[in-house]
Amino acid sequence: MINRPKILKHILHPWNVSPGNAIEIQKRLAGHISRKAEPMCIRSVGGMDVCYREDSARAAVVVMSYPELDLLDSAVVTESVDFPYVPGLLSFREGPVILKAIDRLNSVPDLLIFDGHGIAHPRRFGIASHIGLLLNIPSIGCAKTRLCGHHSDLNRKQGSYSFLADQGETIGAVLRTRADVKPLYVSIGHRIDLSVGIRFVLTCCRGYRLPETTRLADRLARF
DNA sequence: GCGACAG
DNA sequence: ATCTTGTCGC
Repeated sequence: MINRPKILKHILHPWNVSPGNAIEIQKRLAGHISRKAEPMCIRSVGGMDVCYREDSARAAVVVMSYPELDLLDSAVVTESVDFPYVPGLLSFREGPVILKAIDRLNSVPDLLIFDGHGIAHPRRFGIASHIGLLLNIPSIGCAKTRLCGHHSDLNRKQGSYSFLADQGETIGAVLRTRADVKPLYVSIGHRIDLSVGIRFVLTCCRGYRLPETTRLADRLARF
């Protein structure tokens, strides 16, 4: 049974654009992001990561059952990259190869967990929001470091968190996924709300700092 | 002008 | 992210 994701054709855009053009695209598409939870049954979660070597980028995407977290499917794609890394424009560098990898899956996950921010972004349109919107799949941003926003200190015990705020609005949460280690920056990607996203991330971490999907994808993408 | 800056 | 040197814990 093949069930490939369908990219939203009406909002598809070119990727080989100038940084200034990319910013305009982000501002336009940010208005399409839904920050609300939807009645949904999550039976599988997807995760992805990208590794680089010289001019090549390799994306790995995995699909795991939820909540068991057994591997169901995976895909790896390697191709050259042109767009440079620019803080705030990560999706224009990693988006193309990630979409190709997802397109090779035999089943579409019910939820996508990204290695990067969702709306915890200067224009509220990080890579988790961008790809989640194009594929119309609920998504969560899970970044290891901060891009923007501020927060108060949090306890060192697992599960504690504090909200990440920027320009007067809550854009995410800083979550202690494992006691006494650096917290994770969790934010809404698309079609989910923050509290639900936090719960999903916690149940995907199994005692580690990062979600199992991210850990496995990183392993598969390694050169 | 200066500091900050996902991967 | 990747590279690289040194240190620490299991």
